[in-house]
Amino acid sequence: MAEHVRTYSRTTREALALLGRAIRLARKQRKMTEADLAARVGIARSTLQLIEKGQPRVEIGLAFEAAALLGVPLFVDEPSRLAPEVSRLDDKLALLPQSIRRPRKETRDDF
Amino acid sequence: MAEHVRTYSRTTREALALLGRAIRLARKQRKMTEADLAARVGIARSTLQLIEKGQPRVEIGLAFEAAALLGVPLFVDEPSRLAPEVSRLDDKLALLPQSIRRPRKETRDDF
DNA sequence: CTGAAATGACCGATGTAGCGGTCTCAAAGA
DNA sequence: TCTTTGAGACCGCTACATCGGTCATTTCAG
Repeated sequence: MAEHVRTYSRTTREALALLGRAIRLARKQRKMTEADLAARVGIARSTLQLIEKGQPRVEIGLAFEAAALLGVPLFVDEPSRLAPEVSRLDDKLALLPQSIRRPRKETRDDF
Repeated sequence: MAEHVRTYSRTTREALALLGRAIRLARKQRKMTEADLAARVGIARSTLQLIEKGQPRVEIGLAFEAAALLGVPLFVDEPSRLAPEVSRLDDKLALLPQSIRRPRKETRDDF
């Protein structure tokens, strides 16, 4: 019952690699060892190694936490811009129907 | 031995919220239901719900995969810019020492 | 209006990620 | 040089995330 041979798109793999590299770079620029950073984030050193390697199966919260602690930008240049951006998306979401209706499932196969 | 009451920084929480909202918005703009997108990504609907809610403990690979499938930008405007950016960081990393040496652990507490 | 469908919430089983440990190797500092 | 220590790799245990259901509620299309 293994069957966890999940595949990831190229974009996902590269985005993960980028995040991992950014974390490693920021860590070294701040002269922190793996053990240092791991302790700061509150995770095991082995887990940090997986994050820096860009492994897909780490918890997103742990990876983001490491990035945030080092000042690696997450989606926006400045953390202070995150909240407004969330609000902006909420506004756009409010304009859309809350539940999406498939227009007609047999739009094409009803002949 | 539970004690997994992990805390996350404000930045992490907001970044997760932003990613989740962006995914939900993109999904609705493309008129896809939760079940649709989950099937496409190859995950359970319940997992997608956690991702859209911005839960910290989901696998980063699954969240990125959903975003990538919808065209939600991950760190760069265009997916094609990911690889060059990774290379750029690799170059910068090559200039730094491979192992970071704490200069002197008691830089501050040696008096 | 009305009912089919989408969403939100919840749950038990099970595969697995994180932990923390060890060992080896490399490299940086004295 | 030599030796300390950061980093890479691996491993077993355990808590927990994912899965895939169910049920209730909301909501849009006809």
